Amino acid sequence: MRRKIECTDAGKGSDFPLRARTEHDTIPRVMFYITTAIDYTNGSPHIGHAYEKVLADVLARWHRMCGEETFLLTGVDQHGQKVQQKAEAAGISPLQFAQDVTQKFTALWKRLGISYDGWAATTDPRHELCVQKILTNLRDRGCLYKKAYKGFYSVRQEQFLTDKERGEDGSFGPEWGEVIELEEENWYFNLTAHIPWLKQYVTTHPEVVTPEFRRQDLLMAIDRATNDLCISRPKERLSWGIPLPFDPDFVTYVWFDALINYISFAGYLAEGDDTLPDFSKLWPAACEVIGKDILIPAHGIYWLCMLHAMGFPDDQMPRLLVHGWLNIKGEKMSKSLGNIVDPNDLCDHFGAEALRYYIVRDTKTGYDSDYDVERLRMLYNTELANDLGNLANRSLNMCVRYCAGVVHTPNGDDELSADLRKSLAAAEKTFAEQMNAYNTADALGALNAHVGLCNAYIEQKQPWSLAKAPEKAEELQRVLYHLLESVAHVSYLLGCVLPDASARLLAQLQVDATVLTPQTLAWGVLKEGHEVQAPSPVFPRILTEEEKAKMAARISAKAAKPRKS
RNA sequence: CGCGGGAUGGAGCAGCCAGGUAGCUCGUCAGGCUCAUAACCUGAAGGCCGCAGGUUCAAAUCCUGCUCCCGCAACCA
Repeated sequence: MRRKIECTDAGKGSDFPLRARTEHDTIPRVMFYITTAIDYTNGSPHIGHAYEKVLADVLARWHRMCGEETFLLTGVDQHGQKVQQKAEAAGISPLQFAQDVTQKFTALWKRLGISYDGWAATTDPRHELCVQKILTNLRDRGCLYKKAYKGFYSVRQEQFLTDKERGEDGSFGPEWGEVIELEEENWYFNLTAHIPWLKQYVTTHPEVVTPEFRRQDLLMAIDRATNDLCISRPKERLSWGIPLPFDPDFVTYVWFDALINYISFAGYLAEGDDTLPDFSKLWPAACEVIGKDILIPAHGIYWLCMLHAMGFPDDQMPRLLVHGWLNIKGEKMSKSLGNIVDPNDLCDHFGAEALRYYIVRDTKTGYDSDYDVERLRMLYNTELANDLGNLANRSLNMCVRYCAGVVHTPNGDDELSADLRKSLAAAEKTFAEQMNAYNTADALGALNAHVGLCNAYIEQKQPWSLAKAPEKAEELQRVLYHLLESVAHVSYLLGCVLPDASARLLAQLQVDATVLTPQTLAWGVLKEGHEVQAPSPVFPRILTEEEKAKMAARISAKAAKPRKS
């Protein structure tokens, strides 16, 4: 599943901000290692899954563009009770069930262009081996112990119940079915022993969680963490998991297993296995992208404490980037509400890149956002089709029509053109700053603002008028040059969000993106005599029947009105 | 008094931390242009900035109280 990523040394030694850093972040990293949550294979992927992977992919592609050696890890969490139950219901083995669902995820990631370098499937023998090594180490270090637990147990839900599951009258509700008292032995991780360290660490390292308000949530949650973590399940009631190496009657609790993927697939304790990366180059992860639901307790508490227990020092802790949810018209997306959105449907209707653009353009990273297919359509039609796509198309077309497709770079200047160059430089600076701060929405907004300026520049310069006056040839060339240079820069930077569209635009412009980097991107990509291709629309508008009818009406109304001479 | 987020022209948002003509995108209306994917450009209408007090020369912005909505509160991306 690994693929080779070409990296360049461009940008090294420059003062370009290579990644989001705070004044506290002084850890030298060899690579930009970015991970996503691994998806639980108990059901089909929905738009929430797609959101996280697209966000991570855009960030990964951005850092690759910047010349950083980048490694994007994503995958699937295949163990656990729900998978076992669903497999039983379907009459197939848990492995078969997990693999079937996994295929749905990998097919979607392929469709969405998720450029992962490593694939973390928790049934991978390399992962299982790593988990078992870690368990053994932790036991040797005295971090694990076996204890009997007695409590109320729901046979139907197959889980122990606590006081919070009790109704107002103190009894357990009917949704739990038969509730019995059960005593069971299990293995525990001495989580509470690490809580004082965690509290101190999170308090003194603001960069550990982005955005800041999520760190505050975590700090409060740490104070509520008063129990050790049960990390085993007796095989008699759950067999679908990684066996404890020192107690074959138990399998590993699914969260404990799953969290380890971030290091197991990065090559932790895998010396000699050349199918895995060099751990010392990857770790610590520069960015672990997770949803707000799994910050507490899984990542913010369990994961950091697990690493601490394994002996990772403070400067080897990963950074967590916590994203919000896509809600459906203000409501949570859930099966019971029947408002699940299938990303495949959106790809069918609008194309994968329209979905990618919408996801990173219309969500403020870290906060919840309302999913609205009409906004997806609107953003695609306005910003991509009408603004950028049309700008590229009209600019190229004029170059072909008026200058035989050849770019000329005349000397001399005027105020409007100078302003355009300043605007482009400012847009690129903002784009880089915002991307480095994970703020994809404002990064794209900056590019779009410059595109708007280019369209206004055309109206002011009226190249079609210049083309009619032979003595204005140089002015015309200057205008087209400024437009095409702008389109080239924007198309190039857009590559981390829309790799396919970017490539097609650059092909029409005849620009080789492999020699460009964001750090060295400067005015002058197009040289005197550069030749471009005739344009072909890259973002065809997507209209509903209603919109088409409306437009036809508008056109005929205009046609009926005589044009002033 | 559990914690947090939010309430700004028809819709979605920014502005609030460091008070001083209320801004952006979409939609609507009018005009312009014709190179272009009938796209683009310009202009206009539309808001007592949730409510009530307070501080101030001046409050969307600071303070107090209140109302309403939405999350979270240890297995939902």
